[in-house]
Amino acid sequence: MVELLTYEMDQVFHALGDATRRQMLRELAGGGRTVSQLAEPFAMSLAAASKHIKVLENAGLIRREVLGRTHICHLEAGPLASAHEWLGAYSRFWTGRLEILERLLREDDARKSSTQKKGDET
Amino acid sequence: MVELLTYEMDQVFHALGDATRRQMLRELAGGGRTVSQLAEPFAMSLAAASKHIKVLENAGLIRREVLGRTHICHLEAGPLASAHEWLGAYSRFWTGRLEILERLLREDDARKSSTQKKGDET
DNA sequence: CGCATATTCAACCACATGGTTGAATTACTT
DNA sequence: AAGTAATTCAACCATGTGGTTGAATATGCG
Repeated sequence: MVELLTYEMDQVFHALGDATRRQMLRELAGGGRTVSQLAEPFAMSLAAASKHIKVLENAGLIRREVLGRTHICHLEAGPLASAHEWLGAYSRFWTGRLEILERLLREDDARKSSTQKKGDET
Repeated sequence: MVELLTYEMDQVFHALGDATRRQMLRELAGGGRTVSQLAEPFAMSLAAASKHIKVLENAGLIRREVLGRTHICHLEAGPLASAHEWLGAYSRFWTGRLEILERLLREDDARKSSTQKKGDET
């Protein structure tokens, strides 16, 4: 897996720090889309959407295929993999604690369920 | 695992979009640190570092424990787990393709190695 | 209590961001 | 060739960002 340079990681996380751009990536997970198709769901100008697409492209998250005047955008998952790997280095901090939390929540649910049953019987 | 709201995800990815803040998180993976300790490795004012720490705190990535005038910061991995999970949804896009890429690179390396050997022998 | 330490705050600065509008560019259709 | 479609560009705007400096605040020490 290609490891990203620091500024490339800046760009990837920055690109992901906007809901519009994350939604565009979700859309692209369903296959290639034109610029206009990507822009369509958003209440903003085409120029604004085009700017977002440029940010994603600069971060290496999408690649565009130009067919005449139509630009088809495709997801490029490599940088997502790098970001995922970077975050994965912290997995030991959430694996254990979340297991503990989930167990506590399950126990709490069981206790509540038992109490509610008693309540129902009253 | 707690799923973050959209704006919380904005904050998490935004916080990660800066090399200074990512480095601070790496430091915190080694245990609690004071504000001054976190600031020390950076060529910037304490106030600037303090701002970064505030961004991480607002994103829920760190928690601070105030002991008198000393603020001890601790890593909070929950939001990292959420971001990791968000990225994981795209894993099918990099798993297959990266395997193909790695295999091609390995074959390329083998070929080059063989060619170099012949060159050496000349 | 005075001094020192740890840290944040406020104001400032230069630049970046995310939106708009109208124009420009590239390409397709009739 | 004219009109249309797809998209980007440039200039603008309001706001945010990331840094600085000096002051303010909270707390500890001798």
